[in-house]
Amino acid sequence: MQFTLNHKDPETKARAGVIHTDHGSIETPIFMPVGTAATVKGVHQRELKEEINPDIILGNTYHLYLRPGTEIIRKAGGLHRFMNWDRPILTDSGGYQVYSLSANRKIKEEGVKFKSHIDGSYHVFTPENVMEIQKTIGADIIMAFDECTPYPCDYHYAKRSMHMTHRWLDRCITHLEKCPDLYGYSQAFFPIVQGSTYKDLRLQSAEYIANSGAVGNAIGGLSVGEPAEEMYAMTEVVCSVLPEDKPRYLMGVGTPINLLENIALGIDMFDCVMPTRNARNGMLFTAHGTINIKNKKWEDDFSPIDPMALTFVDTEYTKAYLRHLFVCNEYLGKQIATIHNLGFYLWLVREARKHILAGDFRSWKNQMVQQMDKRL
RNA sequence: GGGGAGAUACUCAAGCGGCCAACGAGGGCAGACUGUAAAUCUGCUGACUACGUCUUCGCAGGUUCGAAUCCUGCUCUCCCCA
Repeated sequence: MQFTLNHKDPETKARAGVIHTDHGSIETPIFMPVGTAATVKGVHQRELKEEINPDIILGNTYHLYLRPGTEIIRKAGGLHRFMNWDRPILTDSGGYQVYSLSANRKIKEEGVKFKSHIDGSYHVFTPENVMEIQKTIGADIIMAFDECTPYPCDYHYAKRSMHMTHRWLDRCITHLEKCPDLYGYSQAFFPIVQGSTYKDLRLQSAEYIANSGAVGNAIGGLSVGEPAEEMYAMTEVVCSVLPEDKPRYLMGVGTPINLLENIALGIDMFDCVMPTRNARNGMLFTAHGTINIKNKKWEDDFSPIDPMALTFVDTEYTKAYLRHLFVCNEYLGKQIATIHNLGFYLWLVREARKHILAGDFRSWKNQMVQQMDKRL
């Protein structure tokens, strides 16, 4: 993997670049749709490639390890072949599940013991086996095994956890030397900055991560319930330390406004379930704010879903029709909303890139933030 | 014609003397969702001049301090027999 920085915005810390991988290049800033279980929920590959057209998508180690299991993915020839996606894939390590499955896991220095949410069976994730699992899954970018701390998180816990994440990082790196790329293309590794909402910890963690010499770096442990201002403050601190010539990935973020604000702080990569999950729950993102398509006010609104026509669904269907599909709980409604939202998110980051390259990113961003901060 | 069962809020459906404006489910309305245990979850859903008041449980009477719940009559629905 290689990163080329094309342009730095003189007014903000925004950057435009290109990440080169063996499965193709990724123009940054980028939003990566989440495809946890080897599928971007509700979206066919044809629509994903031709309409939404992201340069890269995500998969999840924990979920794929449980089902279908690494052996099946290995037999398929890796995740790309298994799901028929020939562009880059990034897998999350299961670090987020350490946080989200808190009721079903136990953290120790050695690793994390999980109770499967599917059949109650016990599984242990260690920095070492998570590297092996991710190598077998076959993503182009694999993530360090970390602990994503909750919010709020007391200082001492955050500090202890951060140090453990650092030790886990060392173990990941050491073990990776024994894990060859399995499928003939290279698999890059990103470490993750932790430190909760404490500036000194974030600074310390960012330095540790920067010193690991990885080809790209991630920021974790944010967007877990803290106010947006705190998130931005942490991003700013961390970006001041992380190397400029490496891509920066802010994990799990976020709302369209979060994306723009963090791009302005120097983030290059994002992922979030929000456009997909919220789509299935009836929330549409637009350049003028969010829409709850289930609301009665759309009952007889026969205007197109989105006049911006970023994907075919935007003009193919009306708001009243989409509302009808949601009210009837028809599958198609969720699919349409998902395509729309992902189309919008990808448009947003491409547009951001365009404006960074054109030199008017800051004013464009400020205007977008203002007009998106609304409920329609 | 004879016998039996039943009528409860938008729908289905509990309740069978006071704790009932009335369980529950659906529907409706609104909200949440940030490295996906999420096609999930939460709240409200008789009417108001709303921390209180008023009108409801087929209709009309009655018993009782008090009835959706007991009694009488009526109307309607369903089932069985002729």
